[in-house]
Amino acid sequence: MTTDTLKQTAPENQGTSLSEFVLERLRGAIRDRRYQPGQRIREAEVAQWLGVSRTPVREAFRRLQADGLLVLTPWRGAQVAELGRQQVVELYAMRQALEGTAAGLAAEHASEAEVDLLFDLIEQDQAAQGEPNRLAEINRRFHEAIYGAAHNRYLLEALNALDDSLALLKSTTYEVPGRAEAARQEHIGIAEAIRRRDSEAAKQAARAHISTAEKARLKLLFGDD
Amino acid sequence: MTTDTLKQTAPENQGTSLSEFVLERLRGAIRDRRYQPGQRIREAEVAQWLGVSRTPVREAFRRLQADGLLVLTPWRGAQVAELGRQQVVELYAMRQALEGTAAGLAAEHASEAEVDLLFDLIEQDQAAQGEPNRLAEINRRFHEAIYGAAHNRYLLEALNALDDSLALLKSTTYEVPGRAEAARQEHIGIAEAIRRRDSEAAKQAARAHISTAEKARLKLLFGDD
DNA sequence: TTGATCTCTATTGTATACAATCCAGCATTG
DNA sequence: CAATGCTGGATTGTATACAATAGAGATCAA
Repeated sequence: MTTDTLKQTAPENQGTSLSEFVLERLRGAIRDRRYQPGQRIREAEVAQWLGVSRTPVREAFRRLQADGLLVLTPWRGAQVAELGRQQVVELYAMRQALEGTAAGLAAEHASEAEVDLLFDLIEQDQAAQGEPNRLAEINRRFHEAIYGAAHNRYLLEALNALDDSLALLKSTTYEVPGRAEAARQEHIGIAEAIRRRDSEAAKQAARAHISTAEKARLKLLFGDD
Repeated sequence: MTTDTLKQTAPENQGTSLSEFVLERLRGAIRDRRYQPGQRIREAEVAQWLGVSRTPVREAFRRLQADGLLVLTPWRGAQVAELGRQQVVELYAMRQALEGTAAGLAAEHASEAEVDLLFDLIEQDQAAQGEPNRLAEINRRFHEAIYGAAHNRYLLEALNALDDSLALLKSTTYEVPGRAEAARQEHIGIAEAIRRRDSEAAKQAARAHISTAEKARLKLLFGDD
């Protein structure tokens, strides 16, 4: 947990450009909320931070804008996107469709190894009870395993972008009592449908899973009943 | 059909920045295939073309890369993305999911005016028989009308990006004999399901529509049977 | 005091200068 | 003649200089 308040790890030019370096750093910073939603980000500040000029910073800003993580206003610069209630609802509707599709495709296309990975992760999840951060991490990897097993690069990209956007929301739904256990059961349902190669069941299970996650999230954020 | 080989319409700074201007121009040029898939695009060339410096051009490149229209290779620059067979298949799988979702949501959320617009477009389509370009344009507007009626900004963005990617493919499926008439019938089925507020039927009709479009496309591109 | 207008500074948008890298073509060599 | 290595020009990556704009605070009138 380096607070990296000072000098930054050198760009270590490994075939990639500074723009990419800045991009990944910023994405990470937004993802773990070191830059918070609504916060303004100044180009010069980031440039000094990472020891580069403004040019690669600006290019990274453009990509993050395209991903919906930054809002760029002409002459006023960048701020981290904020999600209102309506946007959260729309985001989850989208996610329900995409996760359902991914699970369905995974049931059709997953390799043996990919199915095994899903069950591995469920076991790891079991073993991490009571550790919200670890649970969240394992959950992320479970979902990414499904994305990969779908074998569709556009779907994969879209889902990753969606997950980044969801990182803009405060906290994790695992803070809701009992949510961790319920989520595990839902994961098992999805994984088993995929192992059975039952595409329709996998899709429905995934959609239901996202739907309950959405309810937990809305309750957490806006106190819905 | 201005060949605009010479000076470009001035940036006419209307509250927007040059980057945006360049972005839209490039997107348009790729969309109507003035830049063809695989073709390399040099920064200086575009800069001179539009009468700006390389800086806004580079920023536009980054956004187009994020949208999947350009491939940027470090130190080698930009080229228009090319889609192989596998990518076309994945693109259509994605589109089937998203169009299905959009039609389903439209059945739930469309206003009266939005439903009317769908039927208007079907009539215009009827009137444009035998004009492939006009048919393609009306087809595009029909689909965009559904995207809008779904009232989900993320879905809208994703579908527009997808359509841009499909513009990378040569020609239109309306060149397949009988495809125009079949497509119109399918459109009618979708629109009626939306008017009935039958979400599930709208979704299935839209998915089937994309599926037949995919078959026509694959036949056109690769001679599939 | 309050409200409006003005000015000045911080910040972004754009252009350009410079460095790093790639690649086509040539020379060299076996 | 083929293969390999070098070299110069073209092109991209990065830094910096300069222009344009917005917004905060000062100034002033009522």
